[in-house]
Amino acid sequence: MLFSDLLAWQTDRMSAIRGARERARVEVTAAIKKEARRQLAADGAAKLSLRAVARELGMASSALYRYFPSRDDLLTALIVDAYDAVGERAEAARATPAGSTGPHTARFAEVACAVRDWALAHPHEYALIYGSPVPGYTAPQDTVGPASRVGFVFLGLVRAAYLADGLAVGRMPGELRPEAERMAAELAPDLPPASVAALIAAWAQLFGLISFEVFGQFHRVVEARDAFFRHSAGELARSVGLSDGPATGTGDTHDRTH
Amino acid sequence: MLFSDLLAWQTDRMSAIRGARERARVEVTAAIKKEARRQLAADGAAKLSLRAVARELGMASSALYRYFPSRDDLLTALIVDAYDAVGERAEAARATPAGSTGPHTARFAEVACAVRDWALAHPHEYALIYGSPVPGYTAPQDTVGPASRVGFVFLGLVRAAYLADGLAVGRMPGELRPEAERMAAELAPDLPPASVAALIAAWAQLFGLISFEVFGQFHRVVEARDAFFRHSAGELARSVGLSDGPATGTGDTHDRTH
DNA sequence: CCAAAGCAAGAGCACTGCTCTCGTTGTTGT
DNA sequence: ACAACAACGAGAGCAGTGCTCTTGCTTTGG
Repeated sequence: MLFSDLLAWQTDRMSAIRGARERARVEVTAAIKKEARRQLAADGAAKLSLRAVARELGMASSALYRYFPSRDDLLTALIVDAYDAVGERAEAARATPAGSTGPHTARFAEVACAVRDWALAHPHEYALIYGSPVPGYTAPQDTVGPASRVGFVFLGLVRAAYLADGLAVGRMPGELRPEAERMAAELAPDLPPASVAALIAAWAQLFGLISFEVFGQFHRVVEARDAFFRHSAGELARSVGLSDGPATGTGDTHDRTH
Repeated sequence: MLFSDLLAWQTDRMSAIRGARERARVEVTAAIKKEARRQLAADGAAKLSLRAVARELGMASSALYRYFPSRDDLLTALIVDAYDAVGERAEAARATPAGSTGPHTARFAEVACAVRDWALAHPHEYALIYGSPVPGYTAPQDTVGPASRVGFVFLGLVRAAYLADGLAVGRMPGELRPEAERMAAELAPDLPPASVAALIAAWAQLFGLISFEVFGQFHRVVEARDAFFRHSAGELARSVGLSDGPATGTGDTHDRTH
């Protein structure tokens, strides 16, 4: 077969459902994922069983392998869906009035809270993507795209803030400068390298806060978790250089005690 | 037969152990945990199999249940050991010259780097304790003690810095004040509540940085990871209020607090 | 219209966690 | 010293798992 034919066949396959067989395939695939997601939410990734999914769907377990070559492939599909779900939530929060107006730090916190809310509502799916990677050690290539959606939301938010009011760029040791410039060149060439590096650190730290809460590490340590997280997210936004007010007036008043 | 050959019958001088039976029990228990830890490090918690452990030790799988009532109990023992291992590393780093002298931010970073080093050297054990909680949703009571060792190291470090040079206490919204005071009352009544709250946030954020690195989230994003982490840890220390300058009191403040 | 490909179902393999029973062996009270 | 007792190891067995192979049946495309 010529490559152009293969390409045409693929594009055709993607654009429209060809026949009853293909329609059945996408329906069954969706049903499998739906039931798997239900079991995942109920008992966690460790308890997810192909046979149980097939049983619940009234089909033989061996038939399930026509749709997902292995259990890990099913989990990978769920991982992609989870990344997309939390990414969509972040993007939606960004588009919200509270996420697109007001102080930049508040917008940042708004998106952060949306991610946290999703994580608390879907702890097992969160654990699947931000907890220990349960399939192989290296994530499949399909996951890298959806995995970066949340990060890109924050990146866009910081870019908008930079273009509107600038960023308070903090200090950075010289040995980290080439790394920061490399990051900026790959992710956001129009932003100050120090801010890009700070954003990546804040990104990881944000998920540290969320993971500790979802995974129970804050048990009997943090009680007022909503307020604690919102404040921490605001501090994180400030660490990236986002300003507190509409006009750049960083009242950075650190008073020395004792 | 097979198994009793495996038991070492050397004359030992552990008079605390009552008889041969009790000695055999602690030895077998240790052997099981050792082999389990080996398999954990090799293939991860998901692949850890009681039967494989028993097989490798030359004993029947059913005999293993005399020592650990279930697979989850074995995992819990490994969790406790992992918490103790990383806690010990943190305490050791704190006792090191680099961890007990110099600027407070550098001491903080020293302990943080020690934790990170351990995590990178034992990714599966790290995932067991700071990744998704694989057994039940609530950690057994045995784990809460060892789990807090690392946190207490940072707490002691901040207390020493506070007593020597004070802390730069940042702003805190009023709605978070009662929560901060509750945290301080429970963890460190002698420290400013705002600093205790900031330390808890920094604690979670620190493990966010480590988790993202161990779990591969920094793949193709952060390259110079040593420098990146060290700098981020320093910034985290600064966010708690630790000072950059030379400490007035050279790190002889050994305050074992409990 | 017929070969080819896709599909569902069943049997089966190797493995798992866990339970039960059955001899054996070390401990302990008398 | 001896017997009752508790701890122990081994083996069989149960229910469940991921996954493969074979066997028919149905849809598809030349």
